[in-house]
Amino acid sequence: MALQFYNTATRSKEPFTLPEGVPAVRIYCCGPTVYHFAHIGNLRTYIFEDFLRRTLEYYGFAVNHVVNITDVGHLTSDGDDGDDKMEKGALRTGKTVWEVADYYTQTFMKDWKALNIIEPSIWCKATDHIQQQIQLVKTLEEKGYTYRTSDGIYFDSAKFPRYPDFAHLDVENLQQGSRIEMGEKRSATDFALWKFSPKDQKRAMEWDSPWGIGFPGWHIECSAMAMHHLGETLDIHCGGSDHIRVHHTNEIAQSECATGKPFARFWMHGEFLRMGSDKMSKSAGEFLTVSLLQEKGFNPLDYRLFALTSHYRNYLNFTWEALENARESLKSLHKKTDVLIGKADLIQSELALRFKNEFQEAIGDDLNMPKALGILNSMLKENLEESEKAALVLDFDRVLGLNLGSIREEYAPKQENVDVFKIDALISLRNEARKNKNWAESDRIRDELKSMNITIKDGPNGTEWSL
RNA sequence: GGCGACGUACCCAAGUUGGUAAGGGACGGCUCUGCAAAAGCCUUAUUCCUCGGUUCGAGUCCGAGCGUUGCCUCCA
Repeated sequence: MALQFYNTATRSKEPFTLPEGVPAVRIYCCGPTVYHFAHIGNLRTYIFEDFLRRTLEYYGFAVNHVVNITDVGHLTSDGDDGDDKMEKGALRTGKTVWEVADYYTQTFMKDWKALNIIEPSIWCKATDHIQQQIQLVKTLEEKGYTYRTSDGIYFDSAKFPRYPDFAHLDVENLQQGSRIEMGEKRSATDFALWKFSPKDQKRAMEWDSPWGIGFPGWHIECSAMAMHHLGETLDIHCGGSDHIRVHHTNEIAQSECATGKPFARFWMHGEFLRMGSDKMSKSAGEFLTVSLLQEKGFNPLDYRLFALTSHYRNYLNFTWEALENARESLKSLHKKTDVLIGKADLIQSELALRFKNEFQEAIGDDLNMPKALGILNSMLKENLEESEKAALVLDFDRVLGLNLGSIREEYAPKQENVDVFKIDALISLRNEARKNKNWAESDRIRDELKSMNITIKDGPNGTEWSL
């Protein structure tokens, strides 16, 4: 029952343990840049990190989980010609950059809640840690890892020979095919630690520093905040797979040069959600958000279950059909578990303990959630005492986070102009016809309701309708 | 150009050190119902992109090919 995770640093699965004397797992997860809504692809990564956290807790570890909110507008390129994402967001919405950051931070946290992602121990904002970032750059400068150009202070990657190792970079060929603008950089892999504000204009966000007025570079915030809140070495550092080559490589370089210690023991990366050929993903402003799914009648947890059906290191293809699958799947899961609510008791039979054990092994094997789901389903089919089933459902749901311990919340598609009065009238007309065995009339009324998108079902307690 | 990932039934997807294809959804069938819907039950791949090789035995290892796709620029 050894807990093991795939470590990007070694490209292999390794047993996870905590070093002597460390009371809680120190996890840092790269969070969002709050200049726009998070789309469900972004959210997939946070769901993966949530499984990770819950799995660690299931295994009895205390967890110190830090997630950053990037509210500094970094430029979109290394030169001076890129746009600032935050300022772009401000322009788009007609708000100040601070309002933009605040607004999208709030909606982001709402999404977390809707997806039943456990809040991190600490949310940290980049703008609240400018001094720590400046301090880190100063340390790097003192140790001789930096150089100055006309537009900023840069990290000299040539001084860190291990630079290419983490991402298996082929630095020679990187330059050949890159689209990186060199500017005054000495090497394509050098990166800005501190950027100067343009002399002729005032930026919406800028700070004083030993090098003049400006703003922090792209990567420094994560190193500064992670070390500020968790210490110089982390146990696990997570992010999306796109971070491996640039962001995390640079974080390692600057952090390890500053401290002389390993920055993180484990690196874990979530793979992307794909949108297939669906156009809506790419076209600006049309990407899929949690609230859009809700408008279409999905419970956010339907999406959580969808994310649960594939392994975090594999691509997941998003299609509406697949989401509907997940919704049906969650519904039928609830059918089986809702009747168990309140019946939980001890897990003690040999069979029940075996299920618990299998479940624990699945999640502990690099978060094999699809397998864990399969175990839940098999368990529900098995001939077990209801009290044990109920207990196992609650136990598993500590990790799955599907709220199987409470009744499912339905999300009806948004539909204006539903005339409840008329529907009720039609239904009683139909029931009158049925009483008289006038089947033709009752079927006609049902068709009429159907044309209004109303589905009815005749149950023992009368007729129910739904959209 | 460099570095990767993936290709398992209609759809999503698991498959640990090679041993004879989890699970979910849809479909279909049955039960129930005036008929539907709902509910319950059952069923669904001699086969894992192709071709070779290793092996008593390969989805699982090796080689080649085909296809899809990501990163290398802010990006989860």
